[in-house]
Amino acid sequence: MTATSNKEACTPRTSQEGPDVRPVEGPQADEELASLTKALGHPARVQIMRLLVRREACICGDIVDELPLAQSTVSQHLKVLKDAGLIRGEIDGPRVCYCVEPRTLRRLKALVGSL
Amino acid sequence: MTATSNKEACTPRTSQEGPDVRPVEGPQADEELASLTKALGHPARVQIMRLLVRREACICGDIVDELPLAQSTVSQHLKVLKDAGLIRGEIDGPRVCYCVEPRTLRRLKALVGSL
DNA sequence: TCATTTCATCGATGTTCTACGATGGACCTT
DNA sequence: AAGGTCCATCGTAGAACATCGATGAAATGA
Repeated sequence: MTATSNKEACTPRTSQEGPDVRPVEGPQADEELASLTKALGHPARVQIMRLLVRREACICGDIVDELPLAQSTVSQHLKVLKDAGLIRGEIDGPRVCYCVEPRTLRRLKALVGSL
Repeated sequence: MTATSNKEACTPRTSQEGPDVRPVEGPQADEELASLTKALGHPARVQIMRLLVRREACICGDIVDELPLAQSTVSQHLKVLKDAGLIRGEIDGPRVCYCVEPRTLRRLKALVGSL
């Protein structure tokens, strides 16, 4: 199959976790907010997040095709988002399926909302 | 007076403006989200925003005292936030009063919320 | 087994960011 | 007028980032 998205591969196991009890203010939270916004602070990475959020499913491959950047550059951006915990990548045969990490995204929204 | 905050100098004239009609998705919105998060993507700048939001008023001077950075560096960070439209600075005699730009902050929240 | 596909990583290069001290302008206070 | 305070800007040095092409690893498929 062409497999551009996949609802099975990495359906968010974390989505029905309990509420986040971490404080939304304080030095720790500030660092976290800075780190998350920094990760998101690039047009290509925003675009990637949009792609993943819109589909509400993983995207297996084909992310490169959506962006006007070289494959290695896109891979680099995916790594930044992954290191920030905003997305997750699971190996699916020859491809890698990327999907958002709902928990971290919620955390980002909570932190921004606290401003 | 010592004047660390000032409710009069730049009370947000923009706070009772109408709702933002700009779209929260699309290429334009993506660029905007990237630009705003990039501006916020540094611990010092998050701290500055916290300072301003917490007081719900302007801070005239003294911002430097709150951060472990040189005056010129803090000024640099303030400029980044100002260029992004997240804060506003008004000259108040020898000092400059900084306060958040509620409109832009709301916009940021809306954009992040759309993810 | 061998070629192909998919992606991560490496190395190089140019750009941007972060930080500082020094300087200078604008505005009080005396 | 002189001195002091507050802050922006400049110049600079080092770190980090963004981008690309090339290479390599892992898995599939012929």
